[in-house]
Amino acid sequence: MSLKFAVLAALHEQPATGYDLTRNFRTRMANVWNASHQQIYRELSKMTEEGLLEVEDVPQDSRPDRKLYRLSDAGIADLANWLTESQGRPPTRDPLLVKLFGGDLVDPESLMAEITRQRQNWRQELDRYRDIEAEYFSAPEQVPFRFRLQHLALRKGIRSMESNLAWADEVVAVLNHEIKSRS
Amino acid sequence: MSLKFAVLAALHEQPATGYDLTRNFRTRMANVWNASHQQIYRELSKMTEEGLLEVEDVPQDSRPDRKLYRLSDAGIADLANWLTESQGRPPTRDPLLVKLFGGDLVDPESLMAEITRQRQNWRQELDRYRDIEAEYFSAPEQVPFRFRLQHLALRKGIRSMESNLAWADEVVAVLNHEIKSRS
DNA sequence: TCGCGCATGTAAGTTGTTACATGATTTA
DNA sequence: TAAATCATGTAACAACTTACATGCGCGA
Repeated sequence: MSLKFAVLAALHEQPATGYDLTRNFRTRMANVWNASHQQIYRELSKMTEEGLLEVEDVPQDSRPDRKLYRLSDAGIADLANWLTESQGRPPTRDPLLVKLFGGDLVDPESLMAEITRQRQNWRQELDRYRDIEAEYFSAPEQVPFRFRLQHLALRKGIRSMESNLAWADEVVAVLNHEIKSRS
Repeated sequence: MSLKFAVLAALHEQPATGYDLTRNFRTRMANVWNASHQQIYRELSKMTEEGLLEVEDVPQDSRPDRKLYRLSDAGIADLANWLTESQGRPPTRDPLLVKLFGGDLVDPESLMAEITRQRQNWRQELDRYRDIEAEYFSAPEQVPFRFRLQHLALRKGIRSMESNLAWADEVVAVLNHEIKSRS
């Protein structure tokens, strides 16, 4: 239900094509909302039919035309209305933690390999977020309220990666302890 | 695809009914995997057909019989095999952060109400996790490896709630600043 | 020349949510 | 006596994933 609102919120920031949205969801909004291009194109068509979006065709040479989407008045109203409703927490589904629940079926070295891989991944993601922060939000006091809110969204991503990394260290310590005690 | 493995991992710990699994996913494993009872019953039937689980009928008076599920050898093999595959990160989809991206359409007081509500929610969840930790994992050195891994899963939940709460304070500060500057 | 970025989609299948359905027992 | 817990499911729908499909331009 809320891919719709993620799209509305993204287009509220500025008009964009399906391709732009796909890129944004994968990069700048990676810690906010995840969606594949297939999902996005489908949703854009549907929302346009429902009158929430307006499309502008931007012809290009030797490439498919860009379809630039922007919010209609109905779209803005729908988004504003949704913003007043209180949201539940998103469900948690973490395969890595599932692994821990069955982890005694494999050797600790195998778990170590996995946590190491994930840690690298989180590290990279954190670096990416920090780059975005440095580039767009380096002077938070001087920035309009709208961007401060976006900055806060990014801050959640940063904190969450930091938390993951600290946890990874805890896991590594336990695994090392176990590996030593077995040898 | 991995509800299947969440179920296998949960049943690997101990045999259980659909009802038990539903309760566990909602409480003790809340930070690991989320699933409704409808999904769980459907999956249990399917997995039994596929030969991954065995069912034992436990008759009861004046209540539907309990169906106690346990892993078959094929189920254990399937789980063990999955554990060696490296897992991707779960996708992020957070309506609260979407709200921040459209947040300039509503007044900051409304956002404040929402973040306050969420903060309470996180606070309760954190308390719950800490209770579980105190009850089951208070002497980590003396506990078998299997339980230490479960404890680590819980630790991730604890850290993540702590991180959310710290972030909430950051949000509240920004919103307060904005509310003052507007009045 | 091979892969990546740009730019759009369709189709099939899996997973997850919401609504409906039943009924006894325990607790406040 | 009303609500929560125990205990199981079915059906319809919505959301998400994976595979397939096309084709140009640019840089290594």
